[in-house]
Amino acid sequence: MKKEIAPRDKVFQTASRLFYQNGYRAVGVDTIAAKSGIGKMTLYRHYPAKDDLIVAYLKNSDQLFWNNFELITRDAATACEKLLAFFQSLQEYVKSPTCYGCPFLNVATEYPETDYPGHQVALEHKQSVRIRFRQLAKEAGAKKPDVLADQLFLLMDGAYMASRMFGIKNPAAHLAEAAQTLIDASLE
Amino acid sequence: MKKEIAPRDKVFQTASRLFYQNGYRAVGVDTIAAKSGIGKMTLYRHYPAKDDLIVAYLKNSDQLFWNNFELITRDAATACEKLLAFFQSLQEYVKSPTCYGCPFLNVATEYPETDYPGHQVALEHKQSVRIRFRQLAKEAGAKKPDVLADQLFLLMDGAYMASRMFGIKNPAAHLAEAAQTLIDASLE
DNA sequence: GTGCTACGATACAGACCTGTATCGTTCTCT
DNA sequence: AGAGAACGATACAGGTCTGTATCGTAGCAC
Repeated sequence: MKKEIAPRDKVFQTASRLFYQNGYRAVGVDTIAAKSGIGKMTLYRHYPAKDDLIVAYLKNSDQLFWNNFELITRDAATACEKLLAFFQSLQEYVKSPTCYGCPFLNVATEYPETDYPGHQVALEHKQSVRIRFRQLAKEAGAKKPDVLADQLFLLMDGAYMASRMFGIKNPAAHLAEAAQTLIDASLE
Repeated sequence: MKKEIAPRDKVFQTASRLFYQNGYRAVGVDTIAAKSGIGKMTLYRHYPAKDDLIVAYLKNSDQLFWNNFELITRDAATACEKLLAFFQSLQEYVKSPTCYGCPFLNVATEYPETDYPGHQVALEHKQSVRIRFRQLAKEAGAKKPDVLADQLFLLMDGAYMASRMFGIKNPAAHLAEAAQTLIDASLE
């Protein structure tokens, strides 16, 4: 009864890790297959093209993001506390060694063409976050919820990039405090 | 008396534009040479490796950044106004069609290894900006200048990434207002 | 004129990349 | 037991990338 991981999942996990850590263009399918310990043809049987693997990784990242978002904000009573809980969680995350920035910002940087499939998924994800922020800002009673949402959005992505640029010792140590300040200013 | 551009400069200008718009890995030396209208060997005579061209572009970008920073903040009387002037200028820039994000964030994303020459230059640049922000935050009379500086830093990079991700219609329209809020909160 | 240097154009070497083809094996289902 | 699907390994095709080598030419100093 050894725990066996299906080849498809193994490929996906390895590709996810390599894409996230090393970048999309820098990682080749040969490397993914080799590090997965599976054959190249098996990889291509499940993912007909590298782009499919990239898109699959991004869509899964989107899923994980929202699962985590729901988990993090579940116990917060108010919309204001939900936003804060998210930024506190993010602040913790970006100073952990498992953080290599944001998969969506990374893919948008490596593939700037907006019609690239990966960029599309990234755009949709970020747009969803924006909208969620707006909902919460509205619920929280912000005077200009759209403005607050976008300002928080900038903070979030700035924190992600700080992590990728600087590693663990990055300037995002006071992220949550900044979010708090912006929220407070938007309420009064 | 036709204005002649030296081949070296032509290569540099073309490479700069292509790197910034399309990314570092996506642009090959053949493309740079072809679009410059010069021979490949001429390119390699002036820049022995592609990485040299990348580093040259980044160092020049650093120079341009500080020249612009000085220009923008020159007429501001106080440190607080200098910071605000910078963020107002940045807000204008990131919504212009000539903005493709931040060359330094881009290179750090495409080459995550911190020992890569381009990543090194990017780190030094960002560190310099951080330090400059701290100086200004201190001069402005912030209670915790280091905290304010890093918070503003996150806003800046978030705005750059918003531009690269969304293009002209990005969430950085209220960047300066956010900077103002953070500064105000840090003074009182 | 005569070297000399910078240059453009082109071909090339070697590596790497994506994606395909082939073959033998192992596992599962019946 | 036997058929068929999934798999691992490997070789390969065609393209692209970085960097080098070669050749002919145009401008410039002396």
